[in-house]
Amino acid sequence: MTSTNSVETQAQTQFDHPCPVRDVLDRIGDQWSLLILTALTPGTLRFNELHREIGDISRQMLSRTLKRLEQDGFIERKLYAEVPPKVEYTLSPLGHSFLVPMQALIEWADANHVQICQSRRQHRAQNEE
Amino acid sequence: MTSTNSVETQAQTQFDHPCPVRDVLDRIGDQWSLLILTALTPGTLRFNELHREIGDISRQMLSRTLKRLEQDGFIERKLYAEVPPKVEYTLSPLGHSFLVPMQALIEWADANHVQICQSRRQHRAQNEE
DNA sequence: GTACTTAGTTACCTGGAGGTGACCATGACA
DNA sequence: TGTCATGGTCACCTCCAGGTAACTAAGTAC
Repeated sequence: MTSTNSVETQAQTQFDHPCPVRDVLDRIGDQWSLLILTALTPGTLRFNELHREIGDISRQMLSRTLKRLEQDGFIERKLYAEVPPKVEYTLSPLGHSFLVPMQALIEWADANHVQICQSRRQHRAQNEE
Repeated sequence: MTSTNSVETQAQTQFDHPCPVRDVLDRIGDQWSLLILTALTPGTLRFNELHREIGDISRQMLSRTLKRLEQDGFIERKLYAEVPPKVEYTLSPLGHSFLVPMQALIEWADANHVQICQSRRQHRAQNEE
């Protein structure tokens, strides 16, 4: 984990990333990736449509995140040779399959969020007295 | 999302966090939380045992992360009135239940990591030429 | 000629995650 | 007397995710 750059590079070319879960979570655990994927679940969207849909993302982060998601194979990008440019983003089969286990996690979060918040309130109350 | 501090505070006291999934992912999506939870799956561990188990975490981050996980109710902390101090960390029922949907995600990651890495390599190759 | 559109890119800035090393109190042991 | 172990905390530093604002190229409408 704590490694020099050369070792890091070597490890990445050999195994790309030592721990699959950590790798996936690193990508998906950011502020926007999951939001973008779920926004694309109903179907194809263009860049500005995504931008409007998500609302509070900057165009820079949208661009960056889309690029990473495309590189990792979660989404597909189709560029039309028109002016003004038209670009369509679609979930790939990999992206769809990812949302299946993710859905279970989303349901867990919905079901247990109240309990988590209660727990937080309790601990806050204990620290305040 | 983009909000002043006062509005943020108000929202948190009212609903604690607007989006459950985002809230959970914010906590669990960091570098260490999931690693700690899985390290605790087999059973109770003490602070330094966890530190040794995970290996490359700093004591400060271990302490901080454990505190957050305890506040959110994922783990339980038991302090023994001994000298030198003895503290035991255990997965709570909530923590255990969380690992169920998480397990599905871990399996997905294991199964599809190769494909993700291939996709990355392809895109890297395309950009290099 | 001027403004609008699309899909980005670029430079610059900030906050927070995470690391490092020193420090604390207490008792056991040599 | 000093050293070790435990479970932390504190001050300080670095790096990067993410935001903002300005800019681009080409066509269309006024």
